[in-house]
Amino acid sequence: MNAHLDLSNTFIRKLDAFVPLSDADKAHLAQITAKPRVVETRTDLIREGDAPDGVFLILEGFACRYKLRASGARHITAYLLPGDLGDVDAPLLSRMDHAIGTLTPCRVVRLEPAVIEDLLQNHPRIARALRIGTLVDEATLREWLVNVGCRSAVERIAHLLCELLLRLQVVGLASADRYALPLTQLDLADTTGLSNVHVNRSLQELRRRGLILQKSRTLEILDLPSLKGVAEFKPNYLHLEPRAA
Amino acid sequence: MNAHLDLSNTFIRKLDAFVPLSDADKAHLAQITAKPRVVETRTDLIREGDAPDGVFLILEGFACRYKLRASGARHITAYLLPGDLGDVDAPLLSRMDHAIGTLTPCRVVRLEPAVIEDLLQNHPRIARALRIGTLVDEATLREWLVNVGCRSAVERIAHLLCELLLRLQVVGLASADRYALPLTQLDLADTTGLSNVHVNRSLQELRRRGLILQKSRTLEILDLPSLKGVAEFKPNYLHLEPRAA
DNA sequence: CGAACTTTTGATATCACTCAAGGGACGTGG
DNA sequence: CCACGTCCCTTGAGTGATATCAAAAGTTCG
Repeated sequence: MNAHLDLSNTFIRKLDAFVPLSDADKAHLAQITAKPRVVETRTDLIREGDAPDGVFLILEGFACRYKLRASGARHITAYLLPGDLGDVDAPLLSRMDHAIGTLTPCRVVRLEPAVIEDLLQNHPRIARALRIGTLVDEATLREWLVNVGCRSAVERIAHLLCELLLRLQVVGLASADRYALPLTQLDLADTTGLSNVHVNRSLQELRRRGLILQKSRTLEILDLPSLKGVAEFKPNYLHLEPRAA
Repeated sequence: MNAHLDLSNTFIRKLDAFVPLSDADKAHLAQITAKPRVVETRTDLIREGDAPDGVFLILEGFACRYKLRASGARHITAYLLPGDLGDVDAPLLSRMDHAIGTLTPCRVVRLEPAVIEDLLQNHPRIARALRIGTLVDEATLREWLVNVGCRSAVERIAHLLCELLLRLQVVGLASADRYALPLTQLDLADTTGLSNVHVNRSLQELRRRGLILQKSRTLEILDLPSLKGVAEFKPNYLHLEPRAA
C-alpha cells in the first residue's frame, strides 16, 4: 500500500501543497494516474475545434496551451508543468478554443469526465485542491498578461524564470536555485511575445549581469533577489502560502 | 410574479444565454440581485491583498480587474460588463492577487459565499451556467494575452471593439452595429498594453479607414466584416453558440 | 560524420513610446 | 450666461526598444 503513496507523483505533490490530503486520497490519486502514456516532443494532445473529452494531466515533461494565428504565428498562453492538469470543467464546453501540445517528451494521463466528476463529488479535499488549482491557473494567466502588457523584454524573461523556479520547486523538480529548463528560445519567444532573436539577447543580458547561468539545458540562478528585483516578481499570484483553515 | 422575471436584469440574461433557465431559476436570481448598490466611477470594490468575501456582480456599468506595478502603471486584465460576475470560487483563496474597480458608475451586488454555495449546490442549471461563465472568462483572458502578445496596435483595438460588441449584445446593450462605450482612451491603453497616445492614433486610423465612427461615447461599427478582418477576430472563445445538450 | 535544429551575431528597419503643448467638451459656480 | 477648472482627446517632434533578415557557429543525435 505504501508503495502507492508514490512520492514521485507530481500531481499528488501539487494538490497536497494546496490542501493536505489523506493517505486514502493519495492512494486514490495514485491509482487513477497509474498508467500514463508517453507522448513525444511537439505533439498535440488536443487541437482547437476538437470536442474536449476528459482532461489531460501532465506527470512528466513540459506541455503548453497555445493558439495559432492565420499567419502561423504561435502564442503560448500557459505552461503545463509536471503535476499540472487541464481545466476540470472543460467538458462543459463543446469545442476547444485553443490547443494543448507537448514542448518536450511527456508522460500524460487522460482523466475521463466520470473520473473527474467522482473526484469533485466524492473527494472533498481533492475537489478543493482542484478548484484552487484552477484559480491559480487563472491568476497565472493574468500575471502573464501583465508581463507581456507592460514589462520590457529583460523583465519578462526574468519574471518567467522566477515563476518557473517556484512552480517546479512545488513538485520537487527545482532546488533552491536551479532547475532543468528544456524550452528552446523560440518557445520562450512565443510565450513572452518577443522575437527569438530578442529572447537570445535578453538572456545574454541576464548572464552578463551575473544573474543566471545556463549549461546544457539547466538553468542556475546566481542571484535570485536581483532576478526578482529586475522582474518585480511578487509570488502572491501562485498562492503557495499555507491557507487559513 | 412575472414582474420578478426582470428582463432588464443583465445577470439573468447572461446566464440564460449559456443555459436556458426555468422561471423559478430566474425568479430566484431576480430575488438575490434585487438590492444593488450604486458605486461611482473609479472606485475599488476590492484591492490586491484584501481577503475576498463574497463575489461581486455587476448589473450596470463597466468595471474591471486590474493590477498595479510599483511604478504606478495599471494593467487591466478583464472587463466586468453588466451581467458579469467575479470568480465564484474566489473565496477559496485567502488574498486577492488583483484588484477590482469600477470604470464608470455601476450598480453592484455583493453575493455572500453562502448564497453562491447555495446556487452551486441546489440550482443545477444556474450552477452549470456559472461554471461555463468561469471558463469563458478564462478563455477571454487567453485571447487578451494573444491580443497583446502578437497583434499590432490597430489590430488590438479592433479586436477589443469586436469582443465588446458581442458581449454587450448578449445582455441586450448593443444593437447589430452600435453600443455605448464609456471607456477613456487611457482605459483602452491600460487594457491593450499601448500608450494612450498610440490608442488615439489607432482609433483615428480605424475611423480613417471607415470602419468605425465615434460620437458622444457611442461607438458605431460601419463595416463589421472588415473590422473583424483587421483583428482576425474569431468569436469561438466566447462560446456563444448554443451547446449540444 | 552528416543532417537538423538551436543559438548567436550583425545590420537595418519600424512600430510604438515619451514628452510637451494645444484644443475640446463638460460641469460648476459666480 | 459667462468664466473657469478639469479631464480628455489630439497633434508634433524626437527617441528608443524590439522586429526582421540573413548568415555563421554551435549542439544533438542517429
